[in-house]
Amino acid sequence: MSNSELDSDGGGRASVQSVDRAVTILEILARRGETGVTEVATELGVHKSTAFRLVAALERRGLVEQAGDRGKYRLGFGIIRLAGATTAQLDLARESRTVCERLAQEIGETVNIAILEDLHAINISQVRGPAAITGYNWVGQRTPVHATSSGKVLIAFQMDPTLCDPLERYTPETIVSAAALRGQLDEIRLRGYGFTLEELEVGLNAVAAPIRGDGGSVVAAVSASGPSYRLTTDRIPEVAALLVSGARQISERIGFYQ
Amino acid sequence: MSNSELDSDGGGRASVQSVDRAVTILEILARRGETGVTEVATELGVHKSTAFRLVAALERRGLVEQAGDRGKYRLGFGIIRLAGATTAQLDLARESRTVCERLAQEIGETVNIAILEDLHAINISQVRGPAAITGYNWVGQRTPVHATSSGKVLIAFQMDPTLCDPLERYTPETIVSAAALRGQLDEIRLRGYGFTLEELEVGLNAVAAPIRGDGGSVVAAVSASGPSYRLTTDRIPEVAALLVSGARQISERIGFYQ
DNA sequence: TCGTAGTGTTGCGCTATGAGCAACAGCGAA
DNA sequence: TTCGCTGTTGCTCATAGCGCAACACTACGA
Repeated sequence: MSNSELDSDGGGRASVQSVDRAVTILEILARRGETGVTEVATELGVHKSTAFRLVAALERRGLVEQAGDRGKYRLGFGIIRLAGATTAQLDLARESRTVCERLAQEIGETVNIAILEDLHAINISQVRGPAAITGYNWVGQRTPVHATSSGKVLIAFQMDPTLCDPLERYTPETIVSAAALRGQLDEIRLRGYGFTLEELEVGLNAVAAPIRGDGGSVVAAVSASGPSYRLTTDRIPEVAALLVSGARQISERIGFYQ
Repeated sequence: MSNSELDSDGGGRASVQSVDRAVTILEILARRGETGVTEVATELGVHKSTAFRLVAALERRGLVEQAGDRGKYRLGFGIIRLAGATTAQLDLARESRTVCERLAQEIGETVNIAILEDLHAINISQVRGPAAITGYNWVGQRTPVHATSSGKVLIAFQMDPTLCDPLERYTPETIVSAAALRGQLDEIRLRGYGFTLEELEVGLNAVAAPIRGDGGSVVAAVSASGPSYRLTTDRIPEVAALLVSGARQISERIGFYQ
C-alpha cells in the first residue's frame, strides 16, 4: 500500500496521514515479523528518516519494540496489552450480562459493572431497571471512588489506596473525610458489600458487591442504583444479598474458584 | 496524560504528535470502554474536532469502531487482529525453535520457518547451521515464492494461486514458466516436500516441507538451505525426510492432529 | 409537541508539525 | 583497513494537522 492509495479516501484530507502511516507500520510488522527501518520505509513509500521517526514514536509507546540494541523492529507488548484490555472487558461484560439482567429484574433497579482506573470507577456495562426513571447511560463514565458504591468497593480491596483529604463534596451527604472513608472501607471488607446514600447525587442510592478474578483479587464491582425513595435504607441488606450472590456467579464465570 | 506530558520527552520535537495522540486515544478506549468524542478530547486535552479526526483515522483502519450509528467509540477488532498476528507468529516461532535447532544439527545447514504473504515467503525464524559460511539473517526477508523451496511449498497448498507468466528470473536455473512451476507444485503435493537448485542464487540449494495448522491447512514451511556443493542433489531425499518429520512435529505442537 | 442543550461532524484558514535531504555513527563483511 | 549499508540526527520548508466557527442531529425536559 502506497501513500497514493491512502490519499484516495474521497478527495481532500480525509484522514490523518501520520496516523495512517503509523497503523500501516503496525500492519507491516504484524505481517513480516522482525523488520528493519529501511524495509518499512520501502514498503510504506516514504523516506527512511520518516519511517524511523514513526517507528520510534510507536516504540516510545510500547506498540513496537526493537529486537536487540540496534536493528530490526517488531510489534511490542503494548499491542497485546491493548488487545487484552479489549478482550478482558468484553469477557467480563459478556459473562456478566445475563446475571445483570436477572439482578435488574429482581431488584427492580439499574445494574452496572465498573472497574477501577486511577481512583475512578469506570462503568463498562449497564442493564436498565424496569422502573428506571432516567435513561442515563453510565457506560464509559468515570465516577469518583469515594462517592459511589462501586468505587468504595473497588478501593476497599486495593492495597493502601492514596486518598485526598478532604475529598471532593458532591452533596451534603458526601463523605469528605479520608478517615471516615477508611472506616467505611473497613466495614465493606467485613460485610462483603458497600453502599452510598445520596452521596453522589441528591436522591440517589446505590449498593455494590466485589467481583473477583482468577487470583482472587477484586477486578470489578457490580452495583444497583435507584432513587432513595425506592432503594431505601431498609432494603439495603436484601439488595446486597442479591448482588453478592450475583457477583459470586460472575466471578466463577470469569475464572474465580474459592 | 496531557499533551504537556507527551511533550516532556527531552526537548524539541522528540516524537510524532499525531501518532502519540492516536496511541493515547487507544489507551483511553482500552481503559474506559465505550467513550464519546468529547470525553476523549477532554482527556487528551485537544479540541473535539481534533479528537474526532484522530478517532476517525483509527476507525478507518479498524483499530477503533463505533458503538451504533452515532455515538460512543470503542477499540475495534483491528487491535485483536494485530495482537493475534503477534502471538501467532510468536507461538509458531517458539514451538518450532527446538525442532529447528535439532534439524540444523542433523542436516548441518541453516534452517528457516517461513509464512506466505502476497505471493512472497516471509521468514519468521532462523537457526544457523554449524557449517554456515554466511551469517546472513533471513528473518523478516521476503523471498519470491517461485524461486525458493519454502515459497514453492507454501503456494503448492494454496487454492489456485495467481502466477505471473513469465516469472522473474534470478539465475539461469530460475523457473520462469508458470506451466513448469505448476508442474512442480503438483509434484510437491504428491511428494510432500519441495526443493530449489540454484534458482534464487547461484550455488544455493534448499529443501522445504509444509507445516499444518489445526484445520489441516498449510500455514508455514520449514526449510534447510546451503551451498550446492554440500546440499547436493543426491542428499535431497534424506534432508527432505528429516524436514517432513520435523514439520510434522511442529504441526502437532501448534495444534494439527491427523 | 417544541425548544434547548449537548454531541458528533464538517469547512476553512493558519501555523506548527512532519517530512525529506544531507550527513553522521556504527556495524559487519570482504 | 576499507567499503557498503543501515539506523539515526540536525535542519529547513511546505503542507498536513489543528482549532475555530458553524451545522446537523438526537435526546430530554417543559
